[in-house]
Amino acid sequence: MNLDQIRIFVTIAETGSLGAAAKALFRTQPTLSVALKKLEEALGVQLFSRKAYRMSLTAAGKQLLRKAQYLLEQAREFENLGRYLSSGHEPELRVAFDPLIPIQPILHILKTFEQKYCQTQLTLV
Amino acid sequence: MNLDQIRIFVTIAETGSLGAAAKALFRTQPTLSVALKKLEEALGVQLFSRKAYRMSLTAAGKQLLRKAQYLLEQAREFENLGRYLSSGHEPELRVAFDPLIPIQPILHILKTFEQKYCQTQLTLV
DNA sequence: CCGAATTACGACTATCGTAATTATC
DNA sequence: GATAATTACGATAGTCGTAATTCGG
Repeated sequence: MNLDQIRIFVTIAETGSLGAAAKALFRTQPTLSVALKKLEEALGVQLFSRKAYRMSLTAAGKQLLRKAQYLLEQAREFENLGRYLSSGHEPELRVAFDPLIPIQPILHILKTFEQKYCQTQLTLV
Repeated sequence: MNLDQIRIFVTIAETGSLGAAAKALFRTQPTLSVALKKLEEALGVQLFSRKAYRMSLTAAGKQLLRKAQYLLEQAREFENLGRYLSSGHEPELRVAFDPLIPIQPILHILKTFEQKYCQTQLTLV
């Protein structure tokens, strides 16, 4: 099992077909088909039902989809933290916004950001 | 970046040396050395300092280690859920315990379990 | 000297894409 | 007939391990 297979699984589930997922991931349909099959074999679970014309998530697939999405999110955050820490890149983040925009939701987002990336110098201009 | 590289990174950090990590992962030292280097290149961050005789985590490495450990934990949970859902395996879980044991903490654990694996039929005998 | 990390290189595995097949709408 | 999924297969790329090298205790 690897992250690429998870990404393929999630994309197929979110787009609803191999063809659409293939476009989104810049791969071909057969590639995704075998990758998905390998993931199903590795997990020992059938993620999609192929009985109908279009694929549909099985009960197990629906449950695993949630965890897969969360796993991908964590992987993205890991990579982002890596890029952020690569020295010389964006040690400070300056944020500016129009006074017309309601400030409340923005402050909440910034608060969350500061908690997550507490070593970034955040400056409001 | 893939999960195997993350696993290698974490194992080296936890064991403290390439040799120990190689034994733990049933790989060779050179294999882990190049794998680690590839991960560092992919992230653009130096995870370990090689100046001293033994490797030591850099500041960036320490931060990334936490997220890496959490990411691996999520991956494990994903695989476990997959195995659990592979039909025919443990659709029902019967739990029995001695009346002498304090029941309060056990109930809490079972509550947590039910939330996480809400499709498992949990039965107290 | 011995253990640890790095580099070089040959072998192997795995994945990708193209092409062909089957089936559904 | 057009779109979607599967299967087969050749080419490519990535990774593994062995061997050789360098450096610190």
